[in-house]
Amino acid sequence: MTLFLSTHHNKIDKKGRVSIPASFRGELSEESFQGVVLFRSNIHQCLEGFAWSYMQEIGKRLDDFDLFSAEQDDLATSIFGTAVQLSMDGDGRIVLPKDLIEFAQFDEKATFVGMGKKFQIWTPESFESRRDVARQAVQSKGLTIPKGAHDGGRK
Amino acid sequence: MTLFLSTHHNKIDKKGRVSIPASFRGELSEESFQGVVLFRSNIHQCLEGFAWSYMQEIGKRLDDFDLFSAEQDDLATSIFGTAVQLSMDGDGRIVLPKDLIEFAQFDEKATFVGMGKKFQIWTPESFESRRDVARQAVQSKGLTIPKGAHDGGRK
DNA sequence: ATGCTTCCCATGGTATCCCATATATATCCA
DNA sequence: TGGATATATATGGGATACCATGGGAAGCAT
Repeated sequence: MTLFLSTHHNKIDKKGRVSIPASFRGELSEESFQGVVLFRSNIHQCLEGFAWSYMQEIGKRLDDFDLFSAEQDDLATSIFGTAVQLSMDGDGRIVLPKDLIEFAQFDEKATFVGMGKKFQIWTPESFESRRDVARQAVQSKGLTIPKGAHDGGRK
Repeated sequence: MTLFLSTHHNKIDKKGRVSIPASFRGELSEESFQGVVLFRSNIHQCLEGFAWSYMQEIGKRLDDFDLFSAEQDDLATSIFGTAVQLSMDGDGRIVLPKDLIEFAQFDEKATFVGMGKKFQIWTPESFESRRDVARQAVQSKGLTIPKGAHDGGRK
């Protein structure tokens, strides 16, 4: 089971390349496609990513919607339409597309944040504040992780 | 499994030719027919397309309607009636028929939007707003991808 | 022929591959 | 224990292959 953990700060070179943290690569090593899928977060000004196999999983679930329904269309547009499949080079790097760099406002450093089966990529500064906000929220709302068959609860 | 992903902006030359994005071609490479099927979208002012083999899938789903029902008739007309089969040239381009260019109001740029098993083609401007609307809808309606084996309503 | 379409090749820009270097971590041996 | 050597990771740069695009030549119908 893939579990992305911890945070890593890596540099984005002038070609737009950035190394996937080695521990993340370890989680990806058994994937048939050596790379990741990235897309714009719906709620934050950051990128989200996961393994290719997870994208296929999503694809299968979307099949269950009516092919031409409005829901299917909305979901497919916002998920598949904004996602990109990025393969790693021999050294474990990916190239970030220009529009995604712009969206997340990357300068020269990218912060990889492990979040279990997905991960996020922030600018170091914005993640700094994001972490504080998140910790605050967990404290004040007393958030916990539900126990059994869990489906995200909120939705 | 075919999965069209991401968005690509390609140019339509004066001959009406446009390149199928390379990643889309990759998904199509195993198809017996090297090309795509295009037709007018029922809900948007854009084109929809997919691999020839997927046309069969559509056919099967249509079979589930009563053969002489009004719905079957409407769907069959709007999908099969307006669909065109376009083969790629040696460089991975197709020629857009004039009536489809007119329908989607293409100028000189076409935006290919991956949506899993199918894709859409928009003008860059109209897709810009379409993407925002879709994201809004996903957020406000709280649309999510069902978790397990899901029966997306009609079967 | 004329107009339209399909095929083929040329080009420029970009992304991909490959190798070099530096820094950090781990390993080994005295 | 200390020091030296190996291994892994992150980063930089150059060579190459691929892709999008334009234009011309060849086929086909009217």
